[in-house]
Amino acid sequence: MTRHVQRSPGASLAAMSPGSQQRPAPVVEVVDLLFELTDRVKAQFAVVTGALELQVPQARTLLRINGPVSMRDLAARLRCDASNMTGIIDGLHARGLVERNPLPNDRRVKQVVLTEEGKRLQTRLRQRLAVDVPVLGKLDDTQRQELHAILLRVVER
Amino acid sequence: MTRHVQRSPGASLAAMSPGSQQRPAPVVEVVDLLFELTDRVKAQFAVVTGALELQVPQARTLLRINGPVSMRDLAARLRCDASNMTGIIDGLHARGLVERNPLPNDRRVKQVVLTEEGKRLQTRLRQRLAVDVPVLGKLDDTQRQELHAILLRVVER
DNA sequence: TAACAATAGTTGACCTCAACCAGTATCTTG
DNA sequence: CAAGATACTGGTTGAGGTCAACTATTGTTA
Repeated sequence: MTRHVQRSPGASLAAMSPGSQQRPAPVVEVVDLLFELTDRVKAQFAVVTGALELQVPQARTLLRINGPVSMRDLAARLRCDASNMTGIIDGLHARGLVERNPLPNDRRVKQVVLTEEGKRLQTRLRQRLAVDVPVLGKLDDTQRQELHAILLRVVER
Repeated sequence: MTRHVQRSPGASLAAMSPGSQQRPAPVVEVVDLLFELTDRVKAQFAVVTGALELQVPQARTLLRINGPVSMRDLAARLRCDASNMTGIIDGLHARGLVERNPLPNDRRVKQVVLTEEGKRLQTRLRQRLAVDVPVLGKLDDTQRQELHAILLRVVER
């Protein structure tokens, strides 16, 4: 695209429908801003993970592992195809961040757990995200809480 | 249940770092929710445009055309490479939604304008988005204004 | 004015990413 | 044993985006 930014559907739709003289009806504009924000967050997310020498999918995965998880459950959490999980975990494993322990009861499943190194990196990653991602940087605690509440309401989960 | 949704970096990072007993510090969770929401909006956006037999990039483009715009400016608005514009506009043109008028002063540039049909479809698209996209459906006016304000603050433009 | 540089649009080749699908080996369960 | 689930492999596909040329036109400048 323009040569420097990746996009999502609906950025900058702020302009109004041709005839209407009513107020800016943020209907479409909210969607617009949302995508704008998401793009920036994504970009910054990539910068942060890159600085820790993690690929984006690896970082996403790392952030989801807390207790032992099967590959399948991990894939479900990340909403990606299970077949993609293997490669991601391979990468994390190669860096000594996770281990694959076969579950004793059911030796088909391999439980993924963080190593100590993995835990350390997960914590660093969280810290860097908190500092470097614009969602938080530009909002004070109150505003962030507000945004959080609204998002929760919209996403409802 | 892995195989039907497209993802973005960082969904559902809600869990806390292992050791910490402090409060849920929504730091990462906000990012998480944001991506979750964006994914849903994108998905619904695609559904709506599909119902109007528009491809997503076509719909995005349609929403940006209000006055006459050069291909280049359009590409800039959409933050995509100018080379992608051609095909998108081709599609819209084939459906009689836009026209390419060469600018008299500078015959290199082609000005894209909506036809009457194009204006009608743009309006319908806006309406459908307003109704069917979850950002608005689950929030009342006040809440939407709140979200709008916060997004504006974060995105700052 | 003739040569040169720059710009708008277009085309087409290429790359990446992730979903999708099928097949295999291993294991559990009825 | 048959059926089904887990993990892994590998191939295909499609959507996006990047990039390099090429044409036509305009602007600059020696």
